Amino acid sequence: MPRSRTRNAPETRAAILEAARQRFASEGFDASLSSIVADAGITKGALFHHFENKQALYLEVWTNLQTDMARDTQNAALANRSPDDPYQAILAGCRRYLEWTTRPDFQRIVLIEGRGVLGMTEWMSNERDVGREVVRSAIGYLVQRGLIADDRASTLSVIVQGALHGAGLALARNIDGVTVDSICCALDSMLRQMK
Amino acid sequence: MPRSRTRNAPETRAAILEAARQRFASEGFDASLSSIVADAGITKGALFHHFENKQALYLEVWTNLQTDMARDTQNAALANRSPDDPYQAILAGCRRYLEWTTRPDFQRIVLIEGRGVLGMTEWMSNERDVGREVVRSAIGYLVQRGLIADDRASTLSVIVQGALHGAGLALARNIDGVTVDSICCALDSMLRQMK
DNA sequence: TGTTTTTACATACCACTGGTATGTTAGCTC
DNA sequence: GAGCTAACATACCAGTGGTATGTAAAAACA
Repeated sequence: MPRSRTRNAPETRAAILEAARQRFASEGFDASLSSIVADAGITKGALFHHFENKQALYLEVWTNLQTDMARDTQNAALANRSPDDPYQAILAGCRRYLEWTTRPDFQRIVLIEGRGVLGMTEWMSNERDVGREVVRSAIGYLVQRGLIADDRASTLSVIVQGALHGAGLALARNIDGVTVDSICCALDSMLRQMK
Repeated sequence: MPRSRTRNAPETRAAILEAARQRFASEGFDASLSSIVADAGITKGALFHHFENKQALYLEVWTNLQTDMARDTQNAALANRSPDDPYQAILAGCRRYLEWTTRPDFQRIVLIEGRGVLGMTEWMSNERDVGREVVRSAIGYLVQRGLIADDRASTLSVIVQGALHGAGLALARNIDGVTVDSICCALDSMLRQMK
């Protein structure tokens, strides 16, 4: 009985986003809008009033997860700054990121499906890749300290981001011999060697 | 006029796969089966006779691309073996892989969408990740030479694969400062430092 | 305060999709 | 040449994302 809900746009929006996140996490993008609006206790009219289409809804769920992860990761890094070891903060951020990769919703929506759902054009044109920005700023921090050459920052960023991504997926898959510690250990020596 | 085509199962199958690869490459998984069967000059009856469902068709297209890439990459590595530098073969393979990432069909089907389309369960349970096997065997080659510790091989493999993946995507996106040479240069020092 | 406009939904409906059930015919077997 | 099966074609269906329209409440305005 959707009409029993008092009219409250932000609340409705939040309910839709929450229901969508759960459905997308468990069933992927194939989750039907009917099931989402049912979970949220509203109708398709409300959904299409707040979101242009299914992809726009997915985009917002995806963006929220990315943003939350980025903020949390950056906080972890900032909280672990050490005056005599600039790498320590970054490694703390990496570890925190790996914790995020254990979340089922983050796994499926961000690591697995997001890229494909978002579509080529949007994904390639827009700079929505929050994860890359975080890594890039971390590398920038090392450049600032004179530990990495400025003109190599971009290349090293995409490599580090890719490595973290792959490591997260491997953790999700429980691949033999791959643990949070073994990854952090490898990243440690990898980062310290970069110039 | 589909009936004009002489009955030939393997040929029909190949025609479907080819049409599917092109459609999936340009429109993604959303490409309709109607358009695919039209391109292939047959009907949906034939398609569902040869493939269980749309995902199975996509899986085969995806697998073929992965297999072709793996074979080509490994050949490039084997052709560049050097008795006094074991890294040279691997780096040649990396460079060849990066060439594959410039192919639009490989980009979209393997790098962007494949993971999401294939679905969590199939992707996590099955060892269909051909790319990882290739990287793993390359790392195994270094282990054999005593250049990398055996118990670190798995972790380093997923990191290297992730790095290559991220690098390929960055190339596809034309990110400033990222070139094939800059990546190979970074991978060179990265691999040589691994122990 | 009364009127108008806009916001925030609900309802009814549609084109199209993947998938299925059911033909139909060519080729092989014996 | 009868029977069987592989290799398709055809007709159809439930469900989907999306749209057009209706409607009531709140906000803006007079």
